[in-house]
Amino acid sequence: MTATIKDVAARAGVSPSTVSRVISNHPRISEKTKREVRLAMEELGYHPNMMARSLAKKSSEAIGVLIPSTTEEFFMNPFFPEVLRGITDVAKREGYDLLLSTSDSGKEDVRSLTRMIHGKRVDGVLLLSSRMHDPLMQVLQENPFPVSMIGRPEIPLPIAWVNNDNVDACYRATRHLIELGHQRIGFLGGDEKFVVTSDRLQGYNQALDEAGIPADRRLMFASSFMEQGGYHGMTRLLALPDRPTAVVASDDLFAFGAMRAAGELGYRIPEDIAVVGFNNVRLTEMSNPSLTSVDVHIYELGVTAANLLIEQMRSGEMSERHVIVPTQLVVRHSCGGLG
Amino acid sequence: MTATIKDVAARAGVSPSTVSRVISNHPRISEKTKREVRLAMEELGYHPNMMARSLAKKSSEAIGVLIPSTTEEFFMNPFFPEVLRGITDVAKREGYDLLLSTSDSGKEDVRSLTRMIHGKRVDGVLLLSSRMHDPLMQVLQENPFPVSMIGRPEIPLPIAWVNNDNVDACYRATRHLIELGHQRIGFLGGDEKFVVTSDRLQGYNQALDEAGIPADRRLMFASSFMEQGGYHGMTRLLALPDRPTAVVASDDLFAFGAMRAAGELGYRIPEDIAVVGFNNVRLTEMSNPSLTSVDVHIYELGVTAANLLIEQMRSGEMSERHVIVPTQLVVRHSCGGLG
DNA sequence: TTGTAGGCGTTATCAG
DNA sequence: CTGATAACGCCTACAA
Repeated sequence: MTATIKDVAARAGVSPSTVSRVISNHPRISEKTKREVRLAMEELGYHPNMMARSLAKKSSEAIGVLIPSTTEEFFMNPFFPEVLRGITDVAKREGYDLLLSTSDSGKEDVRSLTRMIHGKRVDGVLLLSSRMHDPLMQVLQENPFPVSMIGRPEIPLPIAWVNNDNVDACYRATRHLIELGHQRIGFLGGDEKFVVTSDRLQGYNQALDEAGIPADRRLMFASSFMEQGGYHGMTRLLALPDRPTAVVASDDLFAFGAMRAAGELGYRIPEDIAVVGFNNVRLTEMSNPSLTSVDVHIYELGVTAANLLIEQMRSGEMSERHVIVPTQLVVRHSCGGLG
Repeated sequence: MTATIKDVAARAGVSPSTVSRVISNHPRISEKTKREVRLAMEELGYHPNMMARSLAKKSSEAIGVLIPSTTEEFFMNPFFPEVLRGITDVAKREGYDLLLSTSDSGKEDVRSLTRMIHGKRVDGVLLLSSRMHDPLMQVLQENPFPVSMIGRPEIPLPIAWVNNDNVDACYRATRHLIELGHQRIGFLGGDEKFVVTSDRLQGYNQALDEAGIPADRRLMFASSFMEQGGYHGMTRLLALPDRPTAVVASDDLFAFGAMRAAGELGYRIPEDIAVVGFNNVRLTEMSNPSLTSVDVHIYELGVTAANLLIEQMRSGEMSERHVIVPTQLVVRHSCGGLG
């Protein structure tokens, strides 16, 4: 079958431990044997068995990526590949493999996490989003394990995370609309169970409040379906007797859906209704009109989360550092006022 | 530290092998001990160490996903999440974990593949695309190992794969344009090193040929950058003295870039220039005008590839089955003639 | 139905 | 600088 470390040892006329040392670049080993061992490895087509190595070293050199349970929508969102790109870039650079969790429902999520943690299949876990009352959080509290998450835990928890200041970001987005003269502003949010949604809603309310605009529940719409949700939400907003003249969408996909709905109903953007989105995905530049959006720097979120995690895996110490990635409003044509 | 199988055994008053049998649902084991062992596992918070299990069973219950070397563009393309969704759905159902390769350059690709294969880290490998003269193919020929690929190998090779009939698909797309009266038709293709590109180009040429339209090299444009490439390609096509009146784009992203270029230069779609794309990603419905596109059923490609792979891992026999997923042209507004 | 013993391929410790 | 030897945690004949 495939060659083992013993075969290499035999062929090179040394002991298995010596071969092992060559593999791991042990400093005190003669150039001569090093060469001979390398030759033997080459000749036999030897490759170390990672499983055996992991077992012995008690570390898998892999990091687990836990995808939130609403898999389907999550995959569809350009956010996912972009954050994954950030993660893989770091993982590659640092020599870690990536294990994607294939969980599904909420229950599965927990099982998947515990399996990863206790199963020693990975050395650390990356959480791609956080929900309200997230059962995963309890698991994390009970098991000290390298973890890093994108988004913030709903309640303070001693784990590492990266996030944007979503309250502030949405405050500024809303404020932008107010400054352009809008008074009736709608909010199209994602699933209410995500922390990010509630944070953005808070920023929205804060801006309205500060401007002395009364909150109106009928103007706030939440859905767990992105583009569809935006479409549906916008349709309802436009059907109101006192329809909004502007809309904050907590995801670009919502914004696109909203724009599509507005267009089909004969409203023009930005003349009849202004729209601002979140994430600044590539499409924002290409849509017609181009979409004003809050850049949350997805790639950087991924990179930072991965770094935060690897740091812990290397040091062996859990960290509760958190990093806030700054956001910026990228003004395009969907809100007018651009001259 | 964390509980092992021995701890459970001790606590339940049985031997480790009995515990092992309970874990793997061995048939001949009394209900009573089964209960007791389960209880002990519960109390100790026991979870099997996957590495040890893999080492002993010589199987990792994981499948490796090899992402083509042009990582960045690949991540950006909606093709990626969609095919990954198909793969994860199957993997989840069948109880396999997914290991993402983090290779990069061409050389890295090969290393990544050999590491996966020989490192016993995965039980099978999924190749997400195939290039001309692909060095991976040689590796696969030398090492019998469960493999399944999306796309077809350039030269016949005894491995399992799923593909569309890209020649025929592009033939029909081009034919569609010809039937609408177009005579000068451009082709915007992906990187020439991908087999899929050359197949589609062939279908394009075939349709032209059949219609007695002479091929014109100046009308064919290839780029490895998707949206950008489409934009650039279209710009050049429109600058020709005898510009085309229609364009076949071998990827929807190309088509979007092309449409953007046309729009900026003041051309209307479809009146001035018709466009047909490939993949039928969600955006095709939303763009303005909506994009006529060939649906290649990405999700199904992923599902099929995964099934083909798992079949081999289970049976222990390499297969060289191949499946052709049918395509269909979805006619929208970017080519006119829709009434 | 259950226990014993050896092995899966590496690494780590301790001598030499 | 190198070699035994004992883990690492689990599985699987072979016995009982």
